[in-house]
Amino acid sequence: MIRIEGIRDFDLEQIFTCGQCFRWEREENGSYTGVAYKKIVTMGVENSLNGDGCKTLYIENATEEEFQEIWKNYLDLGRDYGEIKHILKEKDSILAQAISYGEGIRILRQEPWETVVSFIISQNNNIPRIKKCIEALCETFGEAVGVYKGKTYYAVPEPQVLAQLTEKELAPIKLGYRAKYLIETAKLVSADRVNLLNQCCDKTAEEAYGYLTSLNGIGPKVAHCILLFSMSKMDSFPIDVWVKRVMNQLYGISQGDIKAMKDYAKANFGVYGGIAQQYLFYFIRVSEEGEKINVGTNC
DNA sequence: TTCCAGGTGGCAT
DNA sequence: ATGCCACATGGA
Repeated sequence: MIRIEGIRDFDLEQIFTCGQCFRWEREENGSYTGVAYKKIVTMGVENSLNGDGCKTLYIENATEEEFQEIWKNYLDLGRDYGEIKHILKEKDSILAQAISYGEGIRILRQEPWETVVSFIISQNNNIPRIKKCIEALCETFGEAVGVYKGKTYYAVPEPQVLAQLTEKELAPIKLGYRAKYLIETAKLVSADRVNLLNQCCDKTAEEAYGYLTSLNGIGPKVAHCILLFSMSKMDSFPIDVWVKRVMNQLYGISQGDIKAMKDYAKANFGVYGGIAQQYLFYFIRVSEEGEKINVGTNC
């Protein structure tokens, strides 16, 4: 177990339930257990003893070296979200309200392949079922990475594993029509000797977007989720049904005008468009006010 | 029963 | 370049 003091702008519940990741499980005491980079850990937060408003993050089953190499980056702890929130609040009073519901959100830096798999499955699907599909996929075809507190944990199956499967073999996972996309994309990625997917992190957002959308089952929305949630392309602004609702109900942009939404985000949220999007997404799906907006669109 | 969910590919204009 | 629409699955 390691401890990291002086943590700000950080809420595990918000980080892990805001729709960017699907595999972290809440424990009874409010900590979260999950697998990333083939490591199994439990993370929890305690209030700081010296009353400075900071928190202490603890990670069970991790070493100091693993924190420096994996988890610091994974949790985006090098970025000052306080400063970003300040900038976004100044610009936009609507967004300021959304931010107040998700003060502790951070954008993770997940593994690209896991994010590709997750968001191919996410399309035209709902979050509880996305989670079930991914978990079934990992338990059935993923490598067992270890037994932790009496439970076996599995990694997301590698591209070369999924590339070998037939649609019939994937049928028990109940991916529906997305099974075909997943197999096809796994074939493309596993056949790519230079591993363009992992190189995307070091490329421009435009180059990475071009590669991602060349894969099967990845269009504009899924590509932007991958850019944002695994490659730290913070200006990526994924537009799904919820964001459409927000942009329509709160900003008065007509429902179908995706281009106007993109333009608005670029002009007003700029390089932090993706972070702004995530506050808005969390706000509409979790808060009372967001619930009203949601209900309102159905009338 | 019908509608909906972190949409995309294919095909017709 | 833009506009439809089929595509599986399960919960409300």
